[in-house]
Amino acid sequence: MRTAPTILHLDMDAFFASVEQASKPSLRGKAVVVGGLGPRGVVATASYEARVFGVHSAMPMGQARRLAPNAAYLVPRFTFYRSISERVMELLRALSPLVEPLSLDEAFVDLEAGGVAWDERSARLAGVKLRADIRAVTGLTGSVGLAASKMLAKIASEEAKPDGLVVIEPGSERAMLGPMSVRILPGVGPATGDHLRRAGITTVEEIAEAGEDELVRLLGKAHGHGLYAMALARDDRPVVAERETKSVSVEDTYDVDIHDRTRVGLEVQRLAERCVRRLRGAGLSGRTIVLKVRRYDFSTLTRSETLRGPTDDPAVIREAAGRLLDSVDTTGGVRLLGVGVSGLADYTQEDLFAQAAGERAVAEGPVEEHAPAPAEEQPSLAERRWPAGHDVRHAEFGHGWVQGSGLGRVTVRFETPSSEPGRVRTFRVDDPDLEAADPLPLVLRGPEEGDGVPGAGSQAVSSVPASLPKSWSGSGGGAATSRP
DNA sequence: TCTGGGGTCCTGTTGCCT
DNA sequence: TCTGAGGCAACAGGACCC
Repeated sequence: MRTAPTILHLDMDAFFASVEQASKPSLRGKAVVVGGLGPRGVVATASYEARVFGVHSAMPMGQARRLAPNAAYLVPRFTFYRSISERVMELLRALSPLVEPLSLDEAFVDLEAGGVAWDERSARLAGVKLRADIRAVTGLTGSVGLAASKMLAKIASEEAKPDGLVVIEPGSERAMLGPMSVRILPGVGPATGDHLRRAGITTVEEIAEAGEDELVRLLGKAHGHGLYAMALARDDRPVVAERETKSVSVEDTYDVDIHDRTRVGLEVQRLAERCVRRLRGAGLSGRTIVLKVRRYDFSTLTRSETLRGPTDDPAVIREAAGRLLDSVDTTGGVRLLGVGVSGLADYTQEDLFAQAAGERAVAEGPVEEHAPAPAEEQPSLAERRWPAGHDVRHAEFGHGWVQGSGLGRVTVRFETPSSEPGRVRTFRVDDPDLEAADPLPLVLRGPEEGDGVPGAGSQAVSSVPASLPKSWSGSGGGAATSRP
Protein backbone atom coordinates (compact mmCIF):
# COMPACT_ATOMS: atom_id res chain seq x y z
CA MET A 1 0.00 0.00 0.00
CA ARG A 2 1.23 3.49 -0.77
CA THR A 3 2.58 5.73 1.95
CA ALA A 4 1.05 9.07 0.88
CA PRO A 5 -2.65 10.04 0.72
CA THR A 6 -2.67 10.32 -3.07
CA ILE A 7 -5.92 8.55 -3.87
CA LEU A 8 -8.74 11.05 -4.15
CA HIS A 9 -12.43 10.32 -3.86
CA LEU A 10 -14.86 12.98 -5.05
CA ASP A 11 -18.50 12.93 -4.01
CA MET A 12 -20.76 15.72 -5.26
CA ASP A 13 -23.05 16.97 -2.48
CA ALA A 14 -26.72 15.93 -2.88
CA PHE A 15 -25.99 16.03 -6.60
CA PHE A 16 -29.41 15.87 -8.30
CA ALA A 17 -31.03 18.17 -5.73
CA SER A 18 -28.12 20.64 -5.89
CA VAL A 19 -28.35 20.80 -9.68
CA GLU A 20 -32.04 21.62 -9.37
CA GLN A 21 -31.35 24.31 -6.79
CA ALA A 22 -28.62 25.85 -8.97
CA SER A 23 -30.98 25.73 -11.90
CA LYS A 24 -33.96 27.24 -10.04
CA PRO A 25 -33.19 30.28 -7.85
CA SER A 26 -36.49 30.01 -5.99
CA LEU A 27 -35.45 26.60 -4.61
CA ARG A 28 -32.12 27.68 -3.12
CA GLY A 29 -32.09 27.12 0.60
CA LYS A 30 -35.33 25.13 0.35
CA ALA A 31 -36.15 21.46 0.85
CA VAL A 32 -35.92 19.74 -2.56
CA VAL A 33 -36.64 16.07 -3.22
CA VAL A 34 -35.80 14.44 -6.56
CA GLY A 35 -37.22 11.05 -7.44
CA GLY A 36 -40.06 9.08 -8.98
CA LEU A 37 -43.36 10.89 -8.41
CA GLY A 38 -45.66 7.94 -9.19
CA PRO A 39 -47.42 5.98 -6.46
CA ARG A 40 -44.44 3.65 -6.22
CA GLY A 41 -41.67 6.21 -6.55
CA VAL A 42 -38.68 6.45 -4.23
CA VAL A 43 -36.36 9.33 -3.36
CA ALA A 44 -33.22 9.53 -5.50
CA THR A 45 -31.71 12.54 -3.73
CA ALA A 46 -32.87 14.93 -1.01
CA SER A 47 -31.29 18.35 -0.50
CA TYR A 48 -29.67 18.95 2.88
CA GLU A 49 -32.64 21.17 3.78
CA ALA A 50 -34.96 18.18 3.15
CA ARG A 51 -32.74 15.80 5.13
CA VAL A 52 -33.46 17.88 8.22
CA PHE A 53 -37.00 16.46 8.06
CA GLY A 54 -35.66 12.91 7.91
CA VAL A 55 -36.01 12.47 4.14
CA HIS A 56 -33.27 10.35 2.59
CA SER A 57 -32.38 8.38 -0.53
CA ALA A 58 -34.34 5.18 -1.30
CA MET A 59 -37.21 6.26 0.94
CA PRO A 60 -40.69 5.72 -0.52
CA MET A 61 -41.96 9.01 -1.91
CA GLY A 62 -45.21 8.79 0.07
CA GLN A 63 -43.26 8.70 3.31
CA ALA A 64 -41.11 11.65 2.18
CA ARG A 65 -44.24 13.69 1.44
CA ARG A 66 -45.56 13.02 4.90
CA LEU A 67 -42.26 14.06 6.50
CA ALA A 68 -41.73 17.13 4.33
CA PRO A 69 -45.07 18.16 2.83
CA ASN A 70 -43.80 21.58 1.81
CA ALA A 71 -40.69 20.42 -0.04
CA ALA A 72 -40.41 20.79 -3.82
CA TYR A 73 -40.86 17.40 -5.50
CA LEU A 74 -39.17 17.01 -8.89
CA VAL A 75 -38.58 14.20 -11.38
CA PRO A 76 -34.93 13.51 -12.26
CA ARG A 77 -33.44 15.00 -15.45
CA PHE A 78 -30.72 12.46 -16.11
CA THR A 79 -29.60 13.90 -19.44
CA PHE A 80 -28.93 17.24 -17.78
CA TYR A 81 -27.17 15.66 -14.79
CA ARG A 82 -25.04 13.61 -17.18
CA SER A 83 -23.89 16.72 -19.02
CA ILE A 84 -22.80 18.35 -15.77
CA SER A 85 -21.18 15.14 -14.58
CA GLU A 86 -19.16 15.05 -17.79
CA ARG A 87 -17.73 18.50 -17.07
CA VAL A 88 -16.72 17.39 -13.59
CA MET A 89 -15.09 14.24 -14.97
CA GLU A 90 -13.13 16.43 -17.41
CA LEU A 91 -11.69 18.31 -14.44
CA LEU A 92 -10.70 15.00 -12.84
CA ARG A 93 -9.07 13.75 -16.03
CA ALA A 94 -7.01 16.93 -16.10
CA LEU A 95 -5.48 15.73 -12.82
CA SER A 96 -4.71 12.17 -13.85
CA PRO A 97 -5.35 9.64 -16.60
CA LEU A 98 -6.45 7.21 -13.88
CA VAL A 99 -10.02 8.30 -13.14
CA GLU A 100 -12.58 5.68 -12.10
CA PRO A 101 -16.15 7.00 -12.22
CA LEU A 102 -18.49 5.14 -9.86
CA SER A 103 -21.66 6.97 -10.86
CA LEU A 104 -22.69 10.39 -12.17
CA ASP A 105 -21.60 12.08 -8.94
CA GLU A 106 -18.67 10.03 -7.66
CA ALA A 107 -15.20 9.04 -8.81
CA PHE A 108 -11.77 7.94 -7.67
CA VAL A 109 -8.62 9.63 -8.99
CA ASP A 110 -5.06 8.34 -8.65
CA LEU A 111 -3.22 11.62 -8.15
CA GLU A 112 0.20 9.97 -8.05
CA ALA A 113 -0.30 8.43 -11.49
CA GLY A 114 -1.13 11.90 -12.79
CA GLY A 115 2.05 13.34 -11.30
CA VAL A 116 0.09 16.06 -9.49
CA ALA A 117 0.67 14.74 -5.97
CA TRP A 118 3.33 12.71 -4.21
CA ASP A 119 2.88 13.63 -0.53
CA GLU A 120 0.22 14.94 1.79
CA ARG A 121 0.82 18.61 1.03
CA SER A 122 0.64 18.28 -2.73
CA ALA A 123 -2.40 16.00 -2.48
CA ARG A 124 -4.21 18.47 -0.28
CA LEU A 125 -3.43 21.31 -2.70
CA ALA A 126 -4.77 19.28 -5.60
CA GLY A 127 -7.95 18.55 -3.65
CA VAL A 128 -8.48 22.19 -2.69
CA LYS A 129 -7.94 23.37 -6.26
CA LEU A 130 -10.28 20.68 -7.61
CA ARG A 131 -13.10 21.79 -5.31
CA ALA A 132 -12.64 25.38 -6.39
CA ASP A 133 -12.56 24.42 -10.07
CA ILE A 134 -15.74 22.36 -9.73
CA ARG A 135 -17.43 25.31 -8.12
CA ALA A 136 -16.27 27.70 -10.82
CA VAL A 137 -17.26 25.43 -13.70
CA THR A 138 -20.54 24.00 -12.39
CA GLY A 139 -21.57 26.25 -9.51
CA LEU A 140 -21.86 23.12 -7.35
CA THR A 141 -20.00 21.82 -4.33
CA GLY A 142 -18.29 18.48 -3.98
CA SER A 143 -16.62 16.80 -1.04
CA VAL A 144 -13.14 15.36 -1.33
CA GLY A 145 -11.50 12.55 0.59
CA LEU A 146 -7.77 11.86 0.36
CA ALA A 147 -6.09 8.72 1.64
CA ALA A 148 -3.66 5.98 0.70
CA SER A 149 -6.37 3.58 -0.47
CA LYS A 150 -9.75 3.66 -2.19
CA MET A 151 -11.67 2.48 0.84
CA LEU A 152 -10.15 5.15 3.09
CA ALA A 153 -10.50 7.91 0.51
CA LYS A 154 -14.21 7.11 0.27
CA ILE A 155 -14.62 7.11 4.03
CA ALA A 156 -12.76 10.43 4.13
CA SER A 157 -15.10 12.07 1.61
CA GLU A 158 -18.06 10.77 3.60
CA GLU A 159 -16.62 12.49 6.67
CA ALA A 160 -16.00 15.64 4.63
CA LYS A 161 -19.62 16.06 3.58
CA PRO A 162 -21.02 18.48 2.87
CA ASP A 163 -18.67 20.81 1.04
CA GLY A 164 -15.43 19.79 2.75
CA LEU A 165 -12.09 18.08 2.38
CA VAL A 166 -10.68 15.44 4.70
CA VAL A 167 -7.25 13.83 4.58
CA ILE A 168 -6.59 10.54 6.35
CA GLU A 169 -2.91 10.48 7.12
CA PRO A 170 -1.16 7.15 6.57
CA GLY A 171 -0.42 5.53 9.91
CA SER A 172 -3.58 6.86 11.56
CA GLU A 173 -6.05 4.59 9.75
CA ARG A 174 -6.57 1.78 12.26
CA ALA A 175 -7.05 4.14 15.18
CA MET A 176 -9.58 6.13 13.18
CA LEU A 177 -11.52 3.12 11.84
CA GLY A 178 -11.59 1.12 15.10
CA PRO A 179 -14.53 2.75 16.87
CA MET A 180 -16.58 3.22 13.70
CA SER A 181 -19.66 1.13 12.89
CA VAL A 182 -19.12 -1.90 10.66
CA ARG A 183 -21.55 -0.22 8.25
CA ILE A 184 -18.83 2.26 7.28
CA LEU A 185 -17.00 -0.53 5.41
CA PRO A 186 -17.86 -0.99 1.75
CA GLY A 187 -19.91 -4.14 1.21
CA VAL A 188 -21.54 -4.07 4.64
CA GLY A 189 -25.21 -3.32 4.11
CA PRO A 190 -28.29 -3.99 6.24
CA ALA A 191 -28.12 -7.80 5.91
CA THR A 192 -24.40 -8.20 6.65
CA GLY A 193 -24.65 -5.57 9.37
CA ASP A 194 -27.40 -7.58 11.09
CA HIS A 195 -25.50 -10.79 10.63
CA LEU A 196 -22.44 -9.32 12.34
CA ARG A 197 -24.50 -7.71 15.09
CA ARG A 198 -26.03 -11.07 15.97
CA ALA A 199 -22.49 -12.37 16.34
CA GLY A 200 -21.75 -9.50 18.73
CA ILE A 201 -19.74 -7.48 16.21
CA THR A 202 -20.75 -3.85 15.79
CA THR A 203 -17.49 -1.93 15.31
CA VAL A 204 -14.59 -2.20 12.89
CA GLU A 205 -12.32 -2.94 15.82
CA GLU A 206 -14.43 -5.95 16.75
CA ILE A 207 -14.10 -7.32 13.22
CA ALA A 208 -10.32 -7.18 13.59
CA GLU A 209 -10.52 -8.83 17.02
CA ALA A 210 -12.82 -11.61 15.79
CA GLY A 211 -10.10 -12.84 13.47
CA GLU A 212 -10.10 -13.90 9.84
CA ASP A 213 -11.30 -17.49 10.38
CA GLU A 214 -14.36 -16.34 12.30
CA LEU A 215 -15.22 -13.78 9.61
CA VAL A 216 -14.98 -16.41 6.89
CA ARG A 217 -17.13 -18.76 8.96
CA LEU A 218 -19.76 -16.03 9.38
CA LEU A 219 -19.80 -14.51 5.91
CA GLY A 220 -18.20 -16.96 3.50
CA LYS A 221 -14.84 -16.95 1.83
CA ALA A 222 -14.77 -13.90 -0.39
CA HIS A 223 -16.69 -11.59 1.88
CA GLY A 224 -14.94 -12.81 5.05
CA HIS A 225 -11.38 -12.37 3.76
CA GLY A 226 -12.25 -9.05 2.15
CA LEU A 227 -13.92 -7.59 5.21
CA TYR A 228 -11.15 -8.67 7.55
CA ALA A 229 -8.58 -6.95 5.32
CA MET A 230 -10.69 -3.79 5.20
CA ALA A 231 -10.99 -3.75 9.00
CA LEU A 232 -7.19 -3.75 9.21
CA ALA A 233 -7.21 -0.85 6.70
CA ARG A 234 -5.60 -3.09 4.11
CA ASP A 235 -6.87 -2.25 0.63
CA ASP A 236 -4.67 -2.57 -2.43
CA ARG A 237 -7.35 -2.19 -5.09
CA PRO A 238 -6.00 0.02 -7.87
CA VAL A 239 -7.89 2.87 -9.49
CA VAL A 240 -9.13 1.41 -12.77
CA ALA A 241 -9.97 3.84 -15.57
CA GLU A 242 -11.69 1.54 -18.04
CA ARG A 243 -14.23 -0.93 -16.72
CA GLU A 244 -16.09 -2.91 -19.29
CA THR A 245 -19.84 -3.37 -19.07
CA LYS A 246 -20.92 -6.83 -17.94
CA SER A 247 -24.65 -6.62 -18.54
CA VAL A 248 -27.36 -4.38 -19.97
CA SER A 249 -30.88 -4.40 -18.61
CA VAL A 250 -34.13 -2.44 -18.48
CA GLU A 251 -36.96 -2.77 -16.03
CA ASP A 252 -40.25 -1.07 -15.22
CA THR A 253 -42.25 -0.94 -12.03
CA TYR A 254 -45.94 -0.48 -12.77
CA ASP A 255 -48.12 1.95 -10.86
CA VAL A 256 -50.69 -0.85 -10.49
CA ASP A 257 -49.97 -4.60 -10.51
CA ILE A 258 -50.59 -6.27 -13.87
CA HIS A 259 -52.81 -9.34 -13.68
CA ASP A 260 -53.64 -9.90 -17.33
CA ARG A 261 -51.27 -12.52 -18.71
CA THR A 262 -51.52 -11.15 -22.25
CA ARG A 263 -50.56 -7.70 -21.04
CA VAL A 264 -47.61 -9.18 -19.10
CA GLY A 265 -46.46 -10.84 -22.32
CA LEU A 266 -46.72 -7.58 -24.27
CA GLU A 267 -44.76 -5.69 -21.63
CA VAL A 268 -41.98 -8.27 -21.75
CA GLN A 269 -41.78 -7.87 -25.54
CA ARG A 270 -41.59 -4.08 -25.14
CA LEU A 271 -38.86 -4.36 -22.53
CA ALA A 272 -36.91 -6.77 -24.72
CA GLU A 273 -36.98 -4.24 -27.54
CA ARG A 274 -35.90 -1.42 -25.26
CA CYS A 275 -33.08 -3.60 -23.98
CA VAL A 276 -31.92 -4.33 -27.54
CA ARG A 277 -31.91 -0.62 -28.35
CA ARG A 278 -29.62 0.00 -25.39
CA LEU A 279 -27.48 -2.98 -26.29
CA ARG A 280 -27.05 -1.80 -29.87
CA GLY A 281 -26.51 1.77 -28.76
CA ALA A 282 -23.49 0.52 -26.84
CA GLY A 283 -22.32 -1.55 -29.81
CA LEU A 284 -22.72 -4.79 -27.85
CA SER A 285 -24.34 -8.16 -28.14
CA GLY A 286 -24.86 -10.86 -25.55
CA ARG A 287 -25.42 -14.57 -25.01
CA THR A 288 -27.50 -14.80 -21.84
CA ILE A 289 -31.03 -13.42 -21.70
CA VAL A 290 -32.46 -12.73 -18.24
CA LEU A 291 -36.09 -12.18 -17.34
CA LYS A 292 -36.87 -10.56 -14.00
CA VAL A 293 -40.30 -10.68 -12.37
CA ARG A 294 -41.28 -9.00 -9.12
CA ARG A 295 -44.62 -10.29 -7.95
CA TYR A 296 -47.44 -8.57 -6.08
CA ASP A 297 -45.87 -9.61 -2.74
CA PHE A 298 -42.46 -8.14 -3.71
CA SER A 299 -40.91 -11.59 -4.12
CA THR A 300 -38.47 -11.42 -7.02
CA LEU A 301 -37.44 -14.19 -9.33
CA THR A 302 -35.18 -14.38 -12.36
CA ARG A 303 -35.05 -16.84 -15.22
CA SER A 304 -32.22 -16.97 -17.69
CA GLU A 305 -31.30 -18.74 -20.88
CA THR A 306 -27.93 -18.89 -22.57
CA LEU A 307 -27.79 -18.95 -26.36
CA ARG A 308 -25.09 -20.63 -28.41
CA GLY A 309 -23.59 -17.32 -29.43
CA PRO A 310 -23.97 -13.61 -28.72
CA THR A 311 -26.79 -11.76 -30.46
CA ASP A 312 -28.31 -8.29 -30.69
CA ASP A 313 -31.22 -9.49 -32.80
CA PRO A 314 -34.49 -8.13 -31.40
CA ALA A 315 -36.48 -11.12 -32.63
CA VAL A 316 -34.14 -13.58 -30.90
CA ILE A 317 -34.13 -11.69 -27.62
CA ARG A 318 -37.91 -11.16 -27.70
CA GLU A 319 -38.45 -14.86 -28.28
CA ALA A 320 -36.07 -15.90 -25.52
CA ALA A 321 -37.72 -13.51 -23.06
CA GLY A 322 -41.11 -14.91 -24.07
CA ARG A 323 -39.94 -18.49 -23.48
CA LEU A 324 -38.61 -17.54 -20.06
CA LEU A 325 -41.92 -15.94 -19.16
CA ASP A 326 -43.68 -19.22 -19.98
CA SER A 327 -41.91 -20.80 -17.00
CA VAL A 328 -43.12 -18.17 -14.52
CA ASP A 329 -46.38 -18.16 -12.61
CA THR A 330 -47.78 -14.62 -12.57
CA THR A 331 -51.16 -15.27 -10.98
CA GLY A 332 -51.66 -12.75 -8.24
CA GLY A 333 -50.14 -9.99 -10.39
CA VAL A 334 -46.71 -8.54 -11.11
CA ARG A 335 -45.41 -5.15 -10.00
CA LEU A 336 -42.15 -5.17 -11.96
CA LEU A 337 -40.84 -6.73 -15.14
CA GLY A 338 -37.30 -6.57 -16.48
CA VAL A 339 -35.27 -7.93 -19.39
CA GLY A 340 -31.49 -8.05 -19.40
CA VAL A 341 -28.63 -9.40 -21.45
CA SER A 342 -25.28 -10.57 -20.06
CA GLY A 343 -22.34 -12.55 -21.33
CA LEU A 344 -21.55 -9.54 -23.51
CA ALA A 345 -19.32 -9.36 -26.56
CA ASP A 346 -18.56 -6.42 -28.78
CA TYR A 347 -19.40 -8.44 -31.85
CA THR A 348 -22.30 -10.53 -33.07
CA GLN A 349 -21.87 -14.14 -34.00
CA GLU A 350 -24.32 -14.94 -36.73
CA ASP A 351 -25.43 -18.30 -35.44
CA LEU A 352 -28.02 -20.49 -37.07
CA PHE A 353 -30.50 -19.78 -34.33
CA ALA A 354 -30.44 -16.03 -34.92
CA GLN A 355 -30.62 -16.51 -38.65
CA ALA A 356 -33.58 -18.83 -38.34
CA ALA A 357 -35.41 -16.39 -36.11
CA GLY A 358 -34.64 -13.55 -38.49
CA GLU A 359 -35.98 -15.47 -41.48
CA ARG A 360 -39.09 -16.38 -39.55
CA ALA A 361 -39.64 -12.76 -38.60
CA VAL A 362 -39.21 -11.60 -42.20
CA ALA A 363 -41.76 -14.18 -43.30
CA GLU A 364 -44.17 -12.94 -40.64
CA GLY A 365 -43.93 -9.30 -41.64
CA PRO A 366 -41.93 -6.17 -40.96
CA VAL A 367 -39.60 -6.17 -37.96
CA GLU A 368 -39.77 -2.90 -36.09
CA GLU A 369 -36.09 -2.92 -35.30
CA HIS A 370 -35.73 0.79 -35.58
CA ALA A 371 -39.09 1.75 -34.19
CA PRO A 372 -38.83 5.14 -32.54
CA ALA A 373 -39.06 5.26 -28.78
CA PRO A 374 -42.45 6.48 -27.58
CA ALA A 375 -40.83 9.69 -26.35
CA GLU A 376 -39.71 10.52 -29.89
CA GLU A 377 -43.24 10.55 -31.22
CA GLN A 378 -44.84 13.97 -31.43
CA PRO A 379 -47.84 14.19 -29.14
CA SER A 380 -50.68 16.55 -29.91
CA LEU A 381 -50.88 19.81 -27.94
CA ALA A 382 -53.45 18.41 -25.54
CA GLU A 383 -51.47 15.21 -24.97
CA ARG A 384 -48.23 16.92 -23.97
CA ARG A 385 -46.82 16.00 -20.57
CA TRP A 386 -45.32 18.56 -18.21
CA PRO A 387 -43.07 16.71 -15.75
CA ALA A 388 -42.42 18.64 -12.53
CA GLY A 389 -39.10 20.45 -12.69
CA HIS A 390 -38.60 20.30 -16.44
CA ASP A 391 -37.70 23.44 -18.36
CA VAL A 392 -40.16 25.24 -20.61
CA ARG A 393 -40.25 28.37 -22.71
CA HIS A 394 -43.21 30.69 -23.13
CA ALA A 395 -43.51 32.99 -26.14
CA GLU A 396 -44.24 35.98 -23.94
CA PHE A 397 -42.74 35.24 -20.51
CA GLY A 398 -39.53 33.47 -21.54
CA HIS A 399 -37.71 30.63 -19.78
CA GLY A 400 -39.15 28.83 -16.79
CA TRP A 401 -39.82 25.45 -15.24
CA VAL A 402 -42.87 23.36 -14.48
CA GLN A 403 -43.89 23.67 -10.87
CA GLY A 404 -46.84 21.34 -11.21
CA SER A 405 -49.63 20.23 -13.51
CA GLY A 406 -53.02 18.63 -13.34
CA LEU A 407 -56.69 19.19 -14.19
CA GLY A 408 -55.74 20.51 -17.61
CA ARG A 409 -53.49 23.23 -16.14
CA VAL A 410 -49.75 23.62 -15.87
CA THR A 411 -48.08 25.99 -13.41
CA VAL A 412 -44.77 27.54 -14.47
CA ARG A 413 -42.24 29.59 -12.55
CA PHE A 414 -40.34 31.97 -14.80
CA GLU A 415 -36.70 32.18 -13.75
CA THR A 416 -33.24 31.17 -14.95
CA PRO A 417 -30.09 30.04 -13.12
CA SER A 418 -28.77 33.60 -13.16
CA SER A 419 -32.01 35.47 -12.45
CA GLU A 420 -33.69 36.45 -9.21
CA PRO A 421 -36.42 34.07 -8.01
CA GLY A 422 -39.20 34.42 -10.54
CA ARG A 423 -42.99 34.70 -10.66
CA VAL A 424 -45.49 31.91 -11.11
CA ARG A 425 -48.16 31.74 -13.82
CA THR A 426 -50.68 29.07 -14.76
CA PHE A 427 -51.62 28.02 -18.30
CA ARG A 428 -53.80 25.48 -20.02
CA VAL A 429 -51.78 22.31 -20.84
CA ASP A 430 -52.53 22.86 -24.53
CA ASP A 431 -51.40 26.52 -24.56
CA PRO A 432 -49.66 26.87 -27.95
CA ASP A 433 -47.31 29.55 -26.59
CA LEU A 434 -45.77 27.05 -24.16
CA GLU A 435 -43.14 24.53 -25.24
CA ALA A 436 -40.61 22.21 -23.64
CA ALA A 437 -37.09 23.70 -23.48
CA ASP A 438 -33.53 22.55 -22.89
CA PRO A 439 -31.97 23.34 -19.51
CA LEU A 440 -29.85 26.50 -19.35
CA PRO A 441 -26.21 26.26 -18.22
CA LEU A 442 -25.83 26.67 -14.46
CA VAL A 443 -22.84 28.95 -14.82
CA LEU A 444 -22.17 31.40 -17.61
CA ARG A 445 -19.08 30.03 -19.28
CA GLY A 446 -15.80 31.81 -19.83
CA PRO A 447 -14.74 35.38 -19.01
CA GLU A 448 -15.63 36.63 -22.48
CA GLU A 449 -19.21 35.64 -21.84
CA GLY A 450 -19.32 36.62 -18.21
CA ASP A 451 -17.64 40.03 -18.55
CA GLY A 452 -19.68 42.92 -19.70
CA VAL A 453 -23.00 41.19 -19.20
CA PRO A 454 -24.81 43.32 -16.65
CA GLY A 455 -25.78 41.26 -13.68
CA ALA A 456 -24.23 38.20 -15.27
CA GLY A 457 -22.99 37.06 -11.89
CA SER A 458 -25.02 34.04 -11.21
CA GLN A 459 -24.57 33.37 -7.54
CA ALA A 460 -22.20 30.60 -8.37
CA VAL A 461 -19.79 32.68 -10.43
CA SER A 462 -19.67 35.65 -8.13
CA SER A 463 -19.09 33.49 -5.09
CA VAL A 464 -15.99 31.82 -6.44
CA PRO A 465 -13.34 34.23 -5.15
CA ALA A 466 -14.89 34.24 -1.69
CA SER A 467 -14.91 30.47 -1.60
CA LEU A 468 -11.23 30.10 -2.33
CA PRO A 469 -9.46 28.86 0.74
CA LYS A 470 -6.44 30.64 2.11
CA SER A 471 -4.16 27.89 0.97
CA TRP A 472 -5.04 28.64 -2.64
CA SER A 473 -1.75 30.52 -3.04
CA GLY A 474 0.13 27.47 -1.92
CA SER A 475 0.98 28.72 1.53
CA GLY A 476 -0.44 25.62 3.16
CA GLY A 477 -3.14 25.27 5.75
CA GLY A 478 -6.44 26.52 4.43
CA ALA A 479 -10.12 26.16 4.96
CA ALA A 480 -10.10 22.45 4.44
CA THR A 481 -10.34 20.36 7.51
CA SER A 482 -8.05 17.52 8.35
CA ARG A 483 -8.73 14.59 10.56
CA PRO A 484 -6.00 12.49 12.08
C1' DT B 1 -44.55 2.69 5.27
C1' DC B 2 -44.18 -0.06 1.54
C1' DT B 3 -40.28 -0.34 -0.96
C1' DG B 4 -36.86 2.68 -8.43
C1' DG B 5 -33.53 1.58 -11.90
C1' DG B 6 -29.15 0.38 -13.30
C1' DG B 7 -25.57 -2.24 -12.26
C1' DT B 8 -21.71 -5.72 -9.80
C1' DC B 9 -20.26 -9.65 -7.28
C1' DC B 10 -20.76 -13.90 -4.62
C1' DT B 11 -22.78 -18.41 -3.28
C1' DG B 12 -25.14 -22.77 -3.55
C1' DT B 13 -27.14 -26.15 -6.53
C1' DT B 14 -27.40 -28.97 -10.46
C1' DG B 15 -26.05 -31.40 -14.39
C1' DC B 16 -22.53 -32.69 -17.61
C1' DC B 17 -18.05 -34.37 -18.77
C1' DT B 18 -13.81 -36.79 -17.96
C1' DT C 1 -20.09 -51.55 -16.61
C1' DC C 2 -20.61 -49.06 -12.47
C1' DT C 3 -19.18 -45.56 -9.24
C1' DG C 4 -17.04 -41.56 -7.44
C1' DA C 5 -14.30 -37.35 -7.58
C1' DG C 6 -13.26 -33.06 -9.49
C1' DG C 7 -13.81 -29.30 -12.74
C1' DC C 8 -16.79 -26.42 -15.07
C1' DA C 9 -20.76 -23.94 -16.90
C1' DA C 10 -25.35 -22.62 -16.31
C1' DC C 11 -28.76 -21.10 -13.36
C1' DA C 12 -31.22 -18.81 -9.40
C1' DG C 13 -31.12 -15.96 -5.64
C1' DG C 14 -29.36 -12.52 -2.63
C1' DA C 15 -26.59 -8.60 -0.97
C1' DC C 16 -24.80 -4.43 -2.05
C1' DC C 17 -23.81 0.08 -4.37
C1' DC C 18 -25.24 4.78 -6.13
